[in-house]
Amino acid sequence: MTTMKDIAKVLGLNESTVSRALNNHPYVRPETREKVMEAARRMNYRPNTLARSLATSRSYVVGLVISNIANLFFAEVTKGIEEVADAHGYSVILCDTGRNPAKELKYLDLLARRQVDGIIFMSGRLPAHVVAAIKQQSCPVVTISRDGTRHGIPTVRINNRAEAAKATRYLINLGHRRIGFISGQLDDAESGLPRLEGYRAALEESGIEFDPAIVQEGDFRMESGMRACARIMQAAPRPTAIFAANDEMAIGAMKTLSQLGFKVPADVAVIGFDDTAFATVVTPPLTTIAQPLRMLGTSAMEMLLKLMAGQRLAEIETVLECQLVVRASCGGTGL
Amino acid sequence: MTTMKDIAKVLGLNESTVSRALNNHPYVRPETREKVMEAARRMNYRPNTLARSLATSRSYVVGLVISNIANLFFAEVTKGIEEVADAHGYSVILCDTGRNPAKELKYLDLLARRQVDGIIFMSGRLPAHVVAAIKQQSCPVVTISRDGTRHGIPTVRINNRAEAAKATRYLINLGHRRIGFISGQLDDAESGLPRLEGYRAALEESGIEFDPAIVQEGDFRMESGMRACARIMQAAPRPTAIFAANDEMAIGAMKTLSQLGFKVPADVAVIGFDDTAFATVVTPPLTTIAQPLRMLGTSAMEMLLKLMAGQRLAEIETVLECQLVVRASCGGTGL
DNA sequence: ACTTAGTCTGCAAGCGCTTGCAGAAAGCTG
DNA sequence: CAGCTTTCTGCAAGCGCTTGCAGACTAAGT
Repeated sequence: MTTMKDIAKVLGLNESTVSRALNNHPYVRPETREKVMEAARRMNYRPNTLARSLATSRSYVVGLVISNIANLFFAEVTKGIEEVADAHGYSVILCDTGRNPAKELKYLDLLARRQVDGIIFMSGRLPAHVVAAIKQQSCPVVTISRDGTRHGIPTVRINNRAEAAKATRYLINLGHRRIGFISGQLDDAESGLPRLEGYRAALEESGIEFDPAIVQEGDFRMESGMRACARIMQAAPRPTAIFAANDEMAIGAMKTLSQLGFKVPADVAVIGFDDTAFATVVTPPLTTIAQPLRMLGTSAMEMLLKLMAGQRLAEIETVLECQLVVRASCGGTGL
Repeated sequence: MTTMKDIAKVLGLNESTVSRALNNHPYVRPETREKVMEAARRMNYRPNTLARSLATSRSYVVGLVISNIANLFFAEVTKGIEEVADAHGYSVILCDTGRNPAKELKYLDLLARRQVDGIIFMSGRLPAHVVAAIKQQSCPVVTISRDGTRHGIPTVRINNRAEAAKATRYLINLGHRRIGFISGQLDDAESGLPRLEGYRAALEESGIEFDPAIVQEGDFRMESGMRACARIMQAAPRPTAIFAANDEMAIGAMKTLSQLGFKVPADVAVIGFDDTAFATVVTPPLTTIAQPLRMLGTSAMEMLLKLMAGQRLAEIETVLECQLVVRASCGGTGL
């Protein structure tokens, strides 16, 4: 590998001049700069980022701590992050925790050792010890869809409560009065619980009474949606619509409905939440609340860029709006 | 940040002794080692990986160059890679090219500057200039599902031809004689073309004549599967089964079939290829050739580990076996 | 002609760590 | 106890780059 020293030696210059030439320092004579550039090209010079980082204390690397890259939801967000990171000269180190809290801590430590300039955290809850680990990082950290804000950690998220209400209201406006709900884990204060609250709030708004018999807890996975739906359909009177707290459970519900001989949307309307790629693949295509997945990533990375540049954030939290995407699973197009 | 020098100063030792103590060098007195460890803990010492890498010329970072992380296929492979990388102390830098050839080259260069110890390349074709860029890397490179082998680049892949034949044979054994095929891009010599060849080979084996009217080219995306299927179903006699070169196109085909009023599998059996998460989500669940996605990743990473350790590979290429996963889209369970 | 400001380059130290070499101390052997 | 090996620690150089400082030289202002 050729180094700056090599170039300097060949040209009879000092290493520091070479450095300045290569880095567009103003005070370097145009012809020496050109000579240096030319030599660099000719000698196939590639700057050693490690050395540079060591000298400047800027690595231009960010860490991404994520639950599961094989999950469409996270993969999509990751795409957004990588995109703007790259556009600004940053590389991203991928840390997949598999929801293992021990790994979350381990990765946080690892990233610190690797001298990353910033971290995006999107894995698991934020128990005290994780918050502590985040706080003691010497680089900025932003969380996505986590309750970071209450701990003073910059966050980008959606308003789960409001968006769930939006979905419910859509069904109500379609004429449904008996609406089942399949929730996520209710001990999940970030997306599980608030979506249920939004559902309840929308019902209340319209004077529809809440019936626990047609709300069932799931775990955001398809199978749990199937089971929950089966329980819900035993209630009398049966619901004419089902709102699932994410697409996978909605799809599970559709499967169960079809097994039970119900047609979607003719007999039962189904609406989901997230708008991952699954929503378009299933038949009928799923009407759903579209989280701006990609934008969750880009916004978080942009936030991080500001922080890494030493700027203060105008708002510690960015709340993104979701879009109701009407496909076929609820029939009519609504209002 | 506390450094080794700090620890050394506090304990009245030399930096080098601290280094050796921390790195389990044999020649260091147990009590000094213990003192160092204790001080490191107390002072909250975190080794600076960058500095270490600079001194040792080992970064313990690998680069992953990939087409699109938001694609389930790649995401799943990535998961496998990250898993074994982490287990061996390596971090992975994610490089999403979006199939942009310019970005492929850019990332290859970037990774070299970042002094990665190895690269896994899984993006686009391998035209001469990319091969050249790979060859001139000073670290080992392995490709996944690319025709790297012919250029002497270590590769892990599946036997697309044989696996496609397996799928076709399955349909034949189910009694189908009129089998449509939706191919990938035929200029894709790695997975597009060979799957068609496998299809043809299996037909020939059974003395079924190849009918171009019922094989249509797609581009591996759902919409292309829909269009291709529509064309295929115009042929007379109509096929009783369709083999699509990947799951997404198979699902597209199922959509079209259902629009045309055909039942799957009663009227037309459908089989896919890949076994991404889509296959289980769709109704009926898709029978498909399951690529060992995760293992493609783990094998590639293991291969890379060997190379990075300076070992020679017994085989420059690893060919993984696929599994036929029988679900409902072809009806019967076969033989 | 003389200061002053501005442009260009080199020197040297430093980023935080590793490692070969050498010397000191301790443990063996005969 | 001389001589040898083994264990332990320090010294110093080095990984490849950046950057403050100072000196040299040029251009300009009075």
